[in-house]
Amino acid sequence: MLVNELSKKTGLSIHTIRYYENLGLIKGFTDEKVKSNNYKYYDDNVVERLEIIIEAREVGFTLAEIKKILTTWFEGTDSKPETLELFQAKIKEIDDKMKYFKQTKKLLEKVCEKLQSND
Amino acid sequence: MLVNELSKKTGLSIHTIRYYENLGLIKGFTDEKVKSNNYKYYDDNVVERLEIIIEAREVGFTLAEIKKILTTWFEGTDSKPETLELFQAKIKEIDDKMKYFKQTKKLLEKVCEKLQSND
DNA sequence: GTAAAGTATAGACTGTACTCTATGCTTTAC
DNA sequence: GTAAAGCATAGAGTACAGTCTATACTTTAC
Repeated sequence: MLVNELSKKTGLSIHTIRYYENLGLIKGFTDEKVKSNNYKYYDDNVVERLEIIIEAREVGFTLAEIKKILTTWFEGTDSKPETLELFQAKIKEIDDKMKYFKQTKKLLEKVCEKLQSND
Repeated sequence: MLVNELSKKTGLSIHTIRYYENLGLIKGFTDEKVKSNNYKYYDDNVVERLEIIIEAREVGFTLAEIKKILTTWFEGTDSKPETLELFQAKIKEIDDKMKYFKQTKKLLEKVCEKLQSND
């Protein structure tokens, strides 16, 4: 598929997709047989990668961190012990954040109650 | 307490504290009796506010959103129905994010397994 | 065969949240 | 009483993650 279709499938803007491609988070390929243009084609694995990026982004990972995760997961390289440590630290970070989430949710619920009782 | 002590108690830098004060997230008061300087004093409720800010920030709320939460919670003003709706939407957002967190955690755990089995 | 829509690249611009620097005054320690 | 440390304000600088604009070429639709 071309960038337009990829954009529609993932909900990301074409600009953002190109930005991610420039950062090396995804990669399209140009059809060697077509020489009149250099349009890039993307397959379904790119959709999958972008969905993972969206998830991880929501969780607060930086794009640099996400790149590392994708590289390890899909390319299987980068298997140094530091990478393992990085990811284990990230799992701990997620657990910590979950705690914050529960606290903030509680606070927000209290704020809502307060707002409703004041009416 | 002065800004230095506040910084130590919360772990935020003095710069960040002043930045938050400029945005109106917290407020110190100057001692009317002391006229030689305009040093700002902060009481324990400021520590509490900053701890809430840190929590909410971790959860991904913008400082503008956090300001709204604090205003509603502490000053009790701003009790329009839109505010209630905003917070209810935010609670839903947190629930959604929790889902992403669980998925990303699973992915990271798989990545870690992969890394360990490859050794 | 021409206008509209799509694609690519490069670079400028924006918003958020800091973070740092410069300047100047005040307090504290020796 | 002087040097070092602390405080305040203003404004510049940085990092991240987009987002937009300009330019130019290509494809598609009529």
